Amino acid sequence: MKSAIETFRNMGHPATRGRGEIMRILAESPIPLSPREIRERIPDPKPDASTVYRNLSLMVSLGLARSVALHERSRRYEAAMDGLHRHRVVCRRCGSIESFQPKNCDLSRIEKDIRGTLGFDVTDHSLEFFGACADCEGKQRGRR
Amino acid sequence: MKSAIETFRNMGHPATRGRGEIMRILAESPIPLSPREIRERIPDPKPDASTVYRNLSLMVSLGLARSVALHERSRRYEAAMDGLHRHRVVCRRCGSIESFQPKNCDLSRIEKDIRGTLGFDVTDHSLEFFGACADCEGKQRGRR
DNA sequence: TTCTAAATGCAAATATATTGCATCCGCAAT
DNA sequence: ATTGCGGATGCAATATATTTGCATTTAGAA
Repeated sequence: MKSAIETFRNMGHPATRGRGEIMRILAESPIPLSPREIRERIPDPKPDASTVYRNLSLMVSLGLARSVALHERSRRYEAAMDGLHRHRVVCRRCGSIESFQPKNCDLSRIEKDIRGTLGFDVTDHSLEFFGACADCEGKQRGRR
Repeated sequence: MKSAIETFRNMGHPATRGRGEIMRILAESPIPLSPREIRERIPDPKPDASTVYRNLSLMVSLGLARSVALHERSRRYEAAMDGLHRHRVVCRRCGSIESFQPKNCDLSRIEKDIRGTLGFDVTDHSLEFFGACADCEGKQRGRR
């Protein structure tokens, strides 16, 4: 995706190969990735891990990426495409992750409620679901 | 809270001082705490950090505690009181955390949707809101 | 082509979490 | 109250994740 590189330039940050690769990898992945996974997918010569971390932080602060917390040891990152936002569905059994595009993510009532009750201005939210994926559900049933 | 200790015993796990302290601290805290914060609040002699980690894992698997992911470096934990569940509101500016009891946390439609679309059996979810707290909002306004 | 600010690699530091093992302790049976 | 056993703990070592300082390199403007 070339526009990502443009975005870097427009914001006064040099475009480097590493940055382009990270953007591409995030854009192509259906699930959020950890810094380690991202680096693994960059073809050699790979940038140093610290560079990956630094760029992910930069990308988050530029609004190009978002971090996703799935109760794991490390954070994951996803491309922040426009306003489009997805929720995550995580299988507690096999650890598989799926992304879910809510038909009508109506949390606006709750957000309004929060503003009213706490005077807190909500800018975004993070919603993850946990349970058993179709495969694991199947196994479980079958075993009974 | 004595019942927590009972719960341990009933589930075949010896009640120790450390376990009691962790339960008490989580039950008393209005916000989820990191393992480090929990340990700091245990009066001397403090259990070893590894013991705190081990017990938190145990408590999660026994359903006595839940982990909360707030996009930080470490996970936080909260007491899992009955079915009662709270959402978190985090200020991106000052980092303050508030708990929010949703009036009617109606995610059941979304969960049903997930089952229908992915065949995924949702057992629980995690919902966090981010933005600016009343204090920081005020400062920001004042500055204009 | 030249220059400069910013990015990178590398190594070290720090934070977080996990594990092996010897010892200790809760608790149930005596 | 005493005893015995299995699980819990402390401690040290290790693994993993993330951050930082600094010398060197590079992108992009002049």
